[in-house]
Amino acid sequence: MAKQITSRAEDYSQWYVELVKLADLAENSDVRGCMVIKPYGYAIWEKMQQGLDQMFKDTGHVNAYFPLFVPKSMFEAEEKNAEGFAKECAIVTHYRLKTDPAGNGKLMVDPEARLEEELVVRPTSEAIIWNTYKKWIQSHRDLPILVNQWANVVRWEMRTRLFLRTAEFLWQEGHTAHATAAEAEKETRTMLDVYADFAENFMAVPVIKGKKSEGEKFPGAIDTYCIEALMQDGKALQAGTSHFLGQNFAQAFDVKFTGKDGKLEYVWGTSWGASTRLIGGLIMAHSDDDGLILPPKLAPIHVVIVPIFKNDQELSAISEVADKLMKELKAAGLSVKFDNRDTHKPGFKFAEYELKGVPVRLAIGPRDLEQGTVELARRDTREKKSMKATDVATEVPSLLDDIQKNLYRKALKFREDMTTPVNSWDEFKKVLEEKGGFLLAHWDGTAETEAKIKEETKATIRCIPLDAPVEKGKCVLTGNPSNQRVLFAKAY
RNA sequence: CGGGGUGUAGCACAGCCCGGCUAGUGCGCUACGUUCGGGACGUAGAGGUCGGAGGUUCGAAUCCUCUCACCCCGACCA
Repeated sequence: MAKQITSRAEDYSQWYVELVKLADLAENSDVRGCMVIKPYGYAIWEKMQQGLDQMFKDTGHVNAYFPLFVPKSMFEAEEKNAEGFAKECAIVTHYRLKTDPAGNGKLMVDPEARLEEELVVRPTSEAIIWNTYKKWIQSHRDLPILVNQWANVVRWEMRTRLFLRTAEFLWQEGHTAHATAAEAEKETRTMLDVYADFAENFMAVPVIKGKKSEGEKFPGAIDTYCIEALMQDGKALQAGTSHFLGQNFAQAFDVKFTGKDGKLEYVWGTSWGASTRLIGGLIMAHSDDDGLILPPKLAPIHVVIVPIFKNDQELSAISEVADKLMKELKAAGLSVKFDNRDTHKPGFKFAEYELKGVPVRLAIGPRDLEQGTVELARRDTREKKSMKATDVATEVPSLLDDIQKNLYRKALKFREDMTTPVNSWDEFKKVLEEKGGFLLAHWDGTAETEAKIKEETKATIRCIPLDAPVEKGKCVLTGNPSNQRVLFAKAY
């Protein structure tokens, strides 16, 4: 036993960090606050991109790319948005280095090369995009514009955690423009549904759809919708957001169109995004003390084949069987890896692929050759069974399906167990402290109460659930009347 | 930006308080051999500006000054 991960019970965040590193997903770089996403971690991101991108295309969106830099004057045009991000912007002030005249062989910023106007490194792209949309839109015939971009953004975070919060991260941001408020609102909700669909069907993570409170919403938006997922430590993670921007950005950037009636009106907008943070959520939702557990739909490798052999003769005999299985499984659309390294023992490989969360493992040894069998092991339940080699190609696809469903079921049950309606302030504090998870509580709807709860307990309103039933009640803190329960939790 | 901490081999660390010969340990790495159905073992090896600069001293990883970087805890956040 060489690599042992800190258990979740012992120290959840330590477990997370070690897992990310040991599973080869990412590491801290020598650049402050920035991470290196390693090939295996990036492969998961590519799977996420493929899934989301297809869903965006299916809902009528197209991809484009906008600049990394935003001139300060453009950035500040929408005041609330600019203010909201001001504290965490990286700014380019110079465009040239020169040799240090001190003769130390070093470079220095050339003071002569100061930019006329500073460039903000985008923390999000509304500004440059709405500046561009102004040129694209004159008539209702130019609408809607349904554009998405896959990009990196920079937010100068004080404290960073791999995938969950880094100074630079990868994401997609959709930016749409519409002729009517109703259409933009519909788009906002459509994309929220896309995110929820993705989270549940690809990530196997159940989410709660809701609206953000005034205090938690995106600066510059009229309404912010989100999906909230629950991690195994009982903390919430926002997994995607969709904003109804109203005419805020259209007004700030003077984007108007002529309607069918000939009248000039400001354009209605939305924006929506999901980031590499999803990878963090994926890890924290399913994985265990032995390593990652990946849902088949996002696993870079579906099946790994581990040969058990003493010598070259055995290996080549096993390879024949393995090659045949690989062909069959690949034909079924699966990604398969045959690990025929002779530098590591089977036990080492078993542990390694468990660490990396490969959903299905096939082991083939001399005994299997004699009997025409393979040993099949599934990562999620750790079950092992022997089966006929000829059945593999038909059984594995449905097994993967079952794993995908099982992970979702398990996560859903966990969330249900960890969602607690509370009716008094004492109960609120007690449940939050002792159990954690989601708390459903009445709230009087004021920012003051929200802030006070946050200050006293660290719990925030994750969202006002969309499907919450109307229910008369009293605010858990103030006792003032309330019409529905909202979702509270400590959050990442 | 406050408060704490750490920089010694690819990684994790010991040594520092109380200065002393050639700077260690584990993992990893290289070669060879034996192993191989749950993280193998043996033997032999390679690998270091002790974060950087300056100072004290016969002598500094160790003491002093300065400096840089990173990590953790808080306030802020996808």
